[in-house]
Amino acid sequence: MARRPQTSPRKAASQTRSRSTVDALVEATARLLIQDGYDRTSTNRIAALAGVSIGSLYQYFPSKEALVAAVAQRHAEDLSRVVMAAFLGAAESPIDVGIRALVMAGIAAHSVDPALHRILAEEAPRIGVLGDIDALQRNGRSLIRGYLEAHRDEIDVADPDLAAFMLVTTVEALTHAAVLHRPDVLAGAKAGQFADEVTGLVLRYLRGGAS
Amino acid sequence: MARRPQTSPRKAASQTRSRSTVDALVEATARLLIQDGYDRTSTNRIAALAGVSIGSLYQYFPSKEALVAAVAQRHAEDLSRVVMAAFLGAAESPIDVGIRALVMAGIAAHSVDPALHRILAEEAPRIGVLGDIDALQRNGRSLIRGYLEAHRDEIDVADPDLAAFMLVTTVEALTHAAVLHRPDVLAGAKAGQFADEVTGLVLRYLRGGAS
Amino acid sequence: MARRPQTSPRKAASQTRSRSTVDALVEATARLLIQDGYDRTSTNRIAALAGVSIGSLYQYFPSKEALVAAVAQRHAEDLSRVVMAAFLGAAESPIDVGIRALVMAGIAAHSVDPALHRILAEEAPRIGVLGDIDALQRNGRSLIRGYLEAHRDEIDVADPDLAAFMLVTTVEALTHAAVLHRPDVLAGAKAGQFADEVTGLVLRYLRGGAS
Amino acid sequence: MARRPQTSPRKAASQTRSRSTVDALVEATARLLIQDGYDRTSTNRIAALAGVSIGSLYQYFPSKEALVAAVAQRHAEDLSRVVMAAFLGAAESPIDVGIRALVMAGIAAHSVDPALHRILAEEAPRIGVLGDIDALQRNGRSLIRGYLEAHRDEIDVADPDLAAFMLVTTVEALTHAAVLHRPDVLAGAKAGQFADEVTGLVLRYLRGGAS
DNA sequence: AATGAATGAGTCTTCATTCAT
DNA sequence: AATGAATGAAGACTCATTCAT
Repeated sequence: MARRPQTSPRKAASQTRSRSTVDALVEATARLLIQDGYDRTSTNRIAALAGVSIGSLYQYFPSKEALVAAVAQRHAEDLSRVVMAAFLGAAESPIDVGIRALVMAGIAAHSVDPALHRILAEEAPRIGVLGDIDALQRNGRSLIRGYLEAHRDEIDVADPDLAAFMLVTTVEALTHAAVLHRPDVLAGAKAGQFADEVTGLVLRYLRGGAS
Repeated sequence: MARRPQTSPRKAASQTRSRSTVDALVEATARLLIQDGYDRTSTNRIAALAGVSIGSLYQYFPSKEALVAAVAQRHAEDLSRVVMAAFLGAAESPIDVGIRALVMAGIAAHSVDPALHRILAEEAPRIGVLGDIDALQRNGRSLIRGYLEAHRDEIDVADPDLAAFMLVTTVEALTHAAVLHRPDVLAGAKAGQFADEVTGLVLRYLRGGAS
Repeated sequence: MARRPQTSPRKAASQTRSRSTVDALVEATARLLIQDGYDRTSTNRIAALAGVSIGSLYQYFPSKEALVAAVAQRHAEDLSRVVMAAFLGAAESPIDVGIRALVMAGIAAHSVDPALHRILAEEAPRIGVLGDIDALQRNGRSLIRGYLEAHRDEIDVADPDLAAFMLVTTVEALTHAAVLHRPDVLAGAKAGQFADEVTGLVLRYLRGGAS
Repeated sequence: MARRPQTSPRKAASQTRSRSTVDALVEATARLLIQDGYDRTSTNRIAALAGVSIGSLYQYFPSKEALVAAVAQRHAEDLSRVVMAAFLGAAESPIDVGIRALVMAGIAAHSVDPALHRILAEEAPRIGVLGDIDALQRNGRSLIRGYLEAHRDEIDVADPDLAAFMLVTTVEALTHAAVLHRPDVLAGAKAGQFADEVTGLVLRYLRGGAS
């Protein structure tokens, strides 16, 4: 507890010059993180890439981990924005429309910056950065559970909690794998087909009936 | 090619004493890998944890990567054994039995050593260790595709290749997530129920019909 | 090419403090090189002797070889200065004056820092440091060949190229050996006598006639 | 004094098997010395190349330096043999024949194993190996001085000691440089011409007269 | 506010040598 | 006599962080 390096930024960075310095540092961190991984990303190289002296870096961030935390937060905000845009409108819609929106949100989310997401997801537990990313996921989960419960009469599931877990996990995995390993199924016109395929899988599961 | 550190062990370690030294080193490597990740796992700490001098470590393994490769190979063998045991008997069975066996195999596989698997999967690309783990996955994939094609008349899928991708990804993600995040659904009697739930999801998808 | 460690200094070292750090490092390297030879000279000991942390050493020099290269360059410059001072004035002089100047230049050159020169000459091929020292020698050789050709009518040699080789090798060896093994023949008044002796040997060779 | 590792072989190695083991070790040492230099030659690699266990190596030689000393001694014996063969017959001959024999002896000596000679000469001072090589040189020098004194009436030198120094140094340097840097002047028919050139240079010096 | 020189613990790895078998 | 497993000091080099300027 007492040991973990500070993880919150050092100053508010209200002035314009500071603002752009901070941005440059966060951006440089993200780039190097993607390129080289956490351990191989050195604060000296971050400072160099940001065009800032190492001294200045430590004026704004108390540690390497604080920089990564800032990157994580920025990424979480980006994700949030994208997912909300894709899903929020469908909260009232019937289940087939809602699920499709969910799938589209998944694809959109995984398209934001998969390489960065990967690194962050890997290192997050090791650092104290889970905060933002984790909160996002929990948020998503409860949103879905709420949605399922609100549409209980359209579906046939024994355990709504389990169903939410299955649904989220499945959509997450399929859109993730598609973005990373099967760019072909997302190219051009096929994107819609893929979304249909996933939506179909989920809907059949939720509607139940003879298996 | 020329650059990558040697990755194959240095000696056969025929004598009993050295055999146990090697085992201790591989085991220590696995433990530290799980605890600290690849970069933070140092050869000096591996040697210390194995109760062996650093010199001995380098007598048997030419580099840190060789140690990790040995861990990966051991893990791949463990996985292989477990999956084969769970799935192989069902290759001739009708689709509902086969899929269930597949799900059980997934659960078994993810139960072997999830933390180690995670690290290995993450770092494999960065190191040259993909070999064993990757081969295993490719193997798995083609096994499934073969199975689906052999049972084409029992199912209704437009694109068998896409179906195999969906199926593998889904089962993988669900069993993985269950093992890691929902130990409750796998405890005791519920294990069978969870397998049924997943099997149901997959079967409905494969059998198609009104969505 | 790609393998050899970097051999050029890392920073310009513009500030006064760093300038003296760099000087201390180069000086310490030279001293240890003389004392212990290349392989036994460790960067840690160089840093210690220079009164600088190992980190600082690597801030200015990317590798041990870069340090040695800096020493070699400094030595080459010293040599160059000394030789030019001793020989350059005599380029137009008749052969007996010119050869004597050459001999004096040889003595002067070998007096600069024989122990360092020896080590550098020995290790240069193993490292990539030939550059400066080698260039100097080639330079010297072609200077002499030019001189001999310009004074062709004063001498009697069948093969000017061979003569240049003989001359350079002989003067080099004699002045080297005198400096190292016979300090007595160079002490005080005798220095002139020794130069005469060598000059005589070379002149008789170049003038030919009955052997 | 007390520190220097033992430098004399450990056993007489009277038995045939031991004899060939010792030979293999010395030969392996020489090969690696040439290939890699003193510091990079490791006892483990010597043992491996000799096809002998590291334990056996230390049964015959108490240290790495003892191995090098053995190599040096063997080399000194080889040299001795060659030089004696080339020069000894000419001890009674008039000076032009004697000097030519000396020059031929120089060429022969430098042809024995220049690479090994170089390494040995470089490392000798650092180790305690000078013994054999140095003795050889002193031997040679006094031999020459004796020869010059015996033929005092054929030459015109003020200081016979200095003359011996000049002669030995010159012949040594020229034959050395020829062997190493000008293999062309020693190839085929030219070898005799080169010997003549050197002999001429030396004879004119010794005979003196107008310079 | 900014700079960048300085620090030193810690990393991977090699190698001469010993000693139980 | 021979083997080879084991040792650990030491080497080259990196990097997060501090602090005088």
